[in-house]
Amino acid sequence: MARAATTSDAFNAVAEPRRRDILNYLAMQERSVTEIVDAMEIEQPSVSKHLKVLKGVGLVEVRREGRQMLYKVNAMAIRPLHEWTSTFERLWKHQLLRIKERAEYNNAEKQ
Amino acid sequence: MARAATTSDAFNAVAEPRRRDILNYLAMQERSVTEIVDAMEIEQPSVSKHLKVLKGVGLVEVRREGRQMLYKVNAMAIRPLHEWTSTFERLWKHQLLRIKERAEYNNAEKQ
DNA sequence: TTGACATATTCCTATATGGGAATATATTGA
DNA sequence: TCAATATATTCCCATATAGGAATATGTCAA
Repeated sequence: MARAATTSDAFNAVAEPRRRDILNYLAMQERSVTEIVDAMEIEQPSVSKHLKVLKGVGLVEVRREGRQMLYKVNAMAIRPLHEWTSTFERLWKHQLLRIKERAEYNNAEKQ
Repeated sequence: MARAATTSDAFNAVAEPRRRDILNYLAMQERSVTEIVDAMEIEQPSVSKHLKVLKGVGLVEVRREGRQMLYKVNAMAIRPLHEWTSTFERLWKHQLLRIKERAEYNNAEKQ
């Protein structure tokens, strides 16, 4: 078997840095393809392909307005990623606390 | 250019569902390779390969104990994912609020 | 030293990728 | 209808997979 398709889920879709760039840009507001092309430094066909992947997993939504296609983020589709990472939050907070405690201990010892 | 390597960053590493499974399992506690193999339903060589990828991006840490290799999660490496997704939290909360408002409006109209 | 156990590596292959280049499709205005 | 604008698709290719199979490496205990 090969790697899972980029369109198989949001995890695979956002693994590509340029697609995250596009999502970041769209987080501000709805944008046309040309606006995205101008903002990022990617060729138009590449942007269209990335948008197709993002749309395929529901990370963006589109509507036509004249000749333009206006894309916007569907933030709900990012929630599963957020929730998965959140299950580890307790762990890294604990880790940070221990680092802090050790620093304080070392500081106290010096005096 | 092809797809970025699975070892290029945490985003690419966790795109693979089995690697997320392994991380979920390790979240509870440090585990040997054999324990992971028994818990998941993956062949041992595959587990070792996945662990290599996870280690390559700092998502797990290893120590040897006798013949066993004990792996544990390095939760700090998951933080960048959490933080990236958090930038969209405002958006989906807003989205949920609008859904709720619409539901309440429709309810009121029925009466 | 040898055998058993634990883990890692190598070789193989089908598969999907992302970008570049060229082209196709869709919409508008004249 | 035609030209211009906006976007999408197709074809090409080098590349890196994930899993299966086989094998190598490392460590212990006797």
